[in-house]
Amino acid sequence: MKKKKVSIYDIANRLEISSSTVSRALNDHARISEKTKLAVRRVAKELGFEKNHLASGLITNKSFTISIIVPAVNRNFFASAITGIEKVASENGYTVLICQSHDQYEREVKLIDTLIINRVDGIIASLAINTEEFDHFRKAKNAGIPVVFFDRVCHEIEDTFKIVVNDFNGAYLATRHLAEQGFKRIAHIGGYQSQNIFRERLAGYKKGLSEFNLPFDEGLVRYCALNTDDGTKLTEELLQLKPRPDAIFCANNLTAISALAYAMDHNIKVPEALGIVGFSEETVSSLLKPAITSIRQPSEQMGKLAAQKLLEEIDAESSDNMDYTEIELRTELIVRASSKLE
Amino acid sequence: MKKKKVSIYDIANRLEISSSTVSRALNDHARISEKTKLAVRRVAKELGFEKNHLASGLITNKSFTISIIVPAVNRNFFASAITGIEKVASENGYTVLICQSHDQYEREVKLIDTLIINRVDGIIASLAINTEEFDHFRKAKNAGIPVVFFDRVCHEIEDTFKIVVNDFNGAYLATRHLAEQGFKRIAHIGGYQSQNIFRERLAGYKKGLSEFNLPFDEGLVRYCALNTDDGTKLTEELLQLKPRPDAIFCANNLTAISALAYAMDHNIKVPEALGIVGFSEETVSSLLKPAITSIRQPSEQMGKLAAQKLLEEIDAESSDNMDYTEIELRTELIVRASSKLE
DNA sequence: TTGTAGGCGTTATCAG
DNA sequence: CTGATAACGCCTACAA
Repeated sequence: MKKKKVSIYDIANRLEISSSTVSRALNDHARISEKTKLAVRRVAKELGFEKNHLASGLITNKSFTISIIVPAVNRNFFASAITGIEKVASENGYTVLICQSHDQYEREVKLIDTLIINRVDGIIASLAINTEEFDHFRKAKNAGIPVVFFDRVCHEIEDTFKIVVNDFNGAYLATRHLAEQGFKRIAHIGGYQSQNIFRERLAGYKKGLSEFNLPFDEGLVRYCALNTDDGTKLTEELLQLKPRPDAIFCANNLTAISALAYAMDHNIKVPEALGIVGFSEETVSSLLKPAITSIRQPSEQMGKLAAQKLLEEIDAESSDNMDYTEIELRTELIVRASSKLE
Repeated sequence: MKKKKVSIYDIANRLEISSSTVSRALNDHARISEKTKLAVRRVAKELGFEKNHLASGLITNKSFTISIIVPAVNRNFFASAITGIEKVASENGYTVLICQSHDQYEREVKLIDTLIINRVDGIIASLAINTEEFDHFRKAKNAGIPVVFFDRVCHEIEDTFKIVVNDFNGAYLATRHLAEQGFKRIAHIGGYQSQNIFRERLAGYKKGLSEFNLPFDEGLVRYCALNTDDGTKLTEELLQLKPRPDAIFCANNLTAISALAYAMDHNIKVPEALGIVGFSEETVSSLLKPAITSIRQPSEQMGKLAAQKLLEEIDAESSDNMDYTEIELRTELIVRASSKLE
């Protein structure tokens, strides 16, 4: 079915030189004359030569492929992180393998196995929401595959780069903003506390409350997988409490969108009767009526950084002199109509 | 940096048999005794053997990798098509390489080159919006890599599978629905006519109009890249016409969302003063207020079919007996508040 | 049923 | 600066 490919031998024969010279010329080796390099490149182009990465990978033990594992590609945050990663990777001649865990730990484990078998050169991951064991990542590291975490990171493995935002501060900014607007009973729809970032967001929320002398009430807090179904259900729960919360800080934007939808369905005016703030923008956040106030994350930048750190680690001779300090980026509060009282 | 891997030789040595026997045992070759197979598998597991796909790919000329090229992964339609493809692929032992063209022809061309070089076994693609030349896909086919198109397909290349929905009928259903609701001046925000599916959607729109004796007015039609910016800008243009259109049929859902946002910003009541129907659902379509009437596509099903057809073609000895009939799936009109007059 | 030997396309090593 | 030769890890005639 597949066609025969031209190999370096074909080039060598044509020029009556050895295949090693061709190989070296193609790889821009230092001690090959410019003349032969030029000749080799010309003939390579003429013949339509394309290097067989399988063969070179076999001997160099490199695949020039890195992989990304994210919960789902159709969330704005992950999609733009991927875009950032792709940019850095392709600039450096790497191909990117995108995988979705669909927020399932089991699937994440399987994916890692596949990646190890496929000899990827490195892995960039944001954890599934129910991942609490990390042996699969340790296995990858033991197989010599560097791992970089971003967003939902794993602190249990020390010798990896981690790219995060200041989740604590973001949540604090969001809550403080609601308090400043005069909201008094601010509820929180958070992510499962297994993930560190959602613990941080909860902590930031608490700090925001306490700064305005608002009591922290565990009854006003819910934890979930942060999808739209959860968002709708938990908003309903919260809004049936008596007295009713007058604002909700959501740990992501899908739940914020669901909360908004629920409120409008039930004639609860946003923001007058219910202030809403989300975390992490979706494409539509600014298009909704009212538009949703959100904490914006530098998602593409995070992706770029993660890729840079990963390539750095791949190129390193040993991991001894790596500085695995966690890298923390800043978030930004984007105030929109869903939280703004006159 | 990377650790040494255990090879079939290690297994062979341990069992004092030859490496070929090990290879055959691992591949479940017919003429190997059950006893040795079991022994080999046991030792393989003990030693933590993982087959090197690079090496076997080098000789079998297969990578067990297929690739998807879509305009963008963060659109619901593409994300769920990808999910469908992933399911079928992983069931059959294939790894999936997801690539984004970002709706740029040039990038699509480069991606194909990368994929050819990386020896993927097959490609599933939905075209970038400005793709009008197809030599890059012919190049892939000439390199022996089967290509399957879905959604935005290429009719210029005959010998490929194509998975589409009945775009004409979907657009017709949408327009008819608006006409039935009593809308008289129905505008259309369409995709660039370079893509066949957008020509079909325009044609379906025309049929819907003519069936209700509504005149087709070129002035009520706009063509664009169907992103949110375009949607906002063109909605503005359309709504400044005198007399104003009283409904818009959008060729995708991002533009429908933008149109809704624009209308609400300008106190134009939806659906009373402006009916809106979109094509292809986004996650939020049903959560918006009013929720957006849409044409639903069987996106995951399309992905599965595309993957099945691709694997079929990969496994085929020759392409002579392939039946490249275009496969057309049905769409469904989901009526919601954005178009429903009492 | 199993072993031997050769080769897939590239790169590394060691000579020259 | 260039060439011969041996790897890389696996698969597959062919032979036994």
